[in-house]
Amino acid sequence: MTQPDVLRQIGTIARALDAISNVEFQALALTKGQYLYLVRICEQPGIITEHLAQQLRVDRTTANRAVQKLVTQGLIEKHAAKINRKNKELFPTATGLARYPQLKRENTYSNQVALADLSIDEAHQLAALLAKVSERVTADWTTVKQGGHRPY
Amino acid sequence: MTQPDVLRQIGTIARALDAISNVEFQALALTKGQYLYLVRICEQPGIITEHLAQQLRVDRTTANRAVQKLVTQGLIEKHAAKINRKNKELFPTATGLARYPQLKRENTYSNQVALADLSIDEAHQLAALLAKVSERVTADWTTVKQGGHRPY
DNA sequence: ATTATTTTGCTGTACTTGCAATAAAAATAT
DNA sequence: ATATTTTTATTGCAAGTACAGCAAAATAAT
Repeated sequence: MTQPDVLRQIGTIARALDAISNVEFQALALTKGQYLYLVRICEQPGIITEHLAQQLRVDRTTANRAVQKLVTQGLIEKHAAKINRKNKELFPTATGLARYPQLKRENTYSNQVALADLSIDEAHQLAALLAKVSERVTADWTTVKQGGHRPY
Repeated sequence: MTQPDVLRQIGTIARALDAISNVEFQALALTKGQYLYLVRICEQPGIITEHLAQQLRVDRTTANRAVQKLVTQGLIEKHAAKINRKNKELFPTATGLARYPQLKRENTYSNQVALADLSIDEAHQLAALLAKVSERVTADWTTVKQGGHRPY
């Protein structure tokens, strides 16, 4: 009874879901990956790019460029924080916020599809197991992103 | 008792794991994503690019370019199939095959880290649940990639 | 057998991704 | 208070990703 592989499964599922979203959101004039950022900014108005990158587990510079593009497209706005002028807080514009329901609907649908063959109980088990996996993997991600080495 | 979100969890975990692998495989002179293809070609010598793309849930052209680069780097070779001259079968070179144990070791370690807080039983449950998720998501991926629309 | 369709490989173009490096503001240390 | 370190934003490269579209071989249909 050895440990089964879950890495590959997680990778393929994630790529498939991301590809689906990217294709479908072309109808909303969103290019690859943009939906990720827009959704989070709508849900957490005032968030800064750095925290967005950490949440999404994306490179800081990648997040920065994605955010810049959303600004250019008029979907979000940057406002220098009052207390901390270094921080630029991100807020959806009216246009950006108008996209949110559509993004959410698609995401909810994909989630339903993903869980279609699972009972409600199994779905909650899966979520709980993934939470544990996420914690461990995130710790290593932080280490490696900061230049640390892993022992293997 | 509603359906919990698993999409985001899966996405963040996948990005974190991919980022870790990409950073660590820089030491093997592999650039972003290359490890994915090399590992599979080592494990399934003779596979064609099209099937590789389908397995990985990656765009055909992306897989093609990744494969081309592995050839240029001398890590794999393309051979026209005897029975079907259209198909180009992929094989690792001696150099490519020599990298495999290192790739495998890293992957195994990451998998161990991911499953560190799970019992063996839970790990198998997770794998089983992911298999079900994968099946459903893949079906939609195929549909959407072929230009189909989903009802939502 | 001939035509139509599917499969596979490939290229042009446009975009995203991310490492390295810089600057500036803020937080911490002395 | 001043110096040091951390945090955040940003840009210059260099590379991956993927849609659209083409060509050739193979398969299916008639």
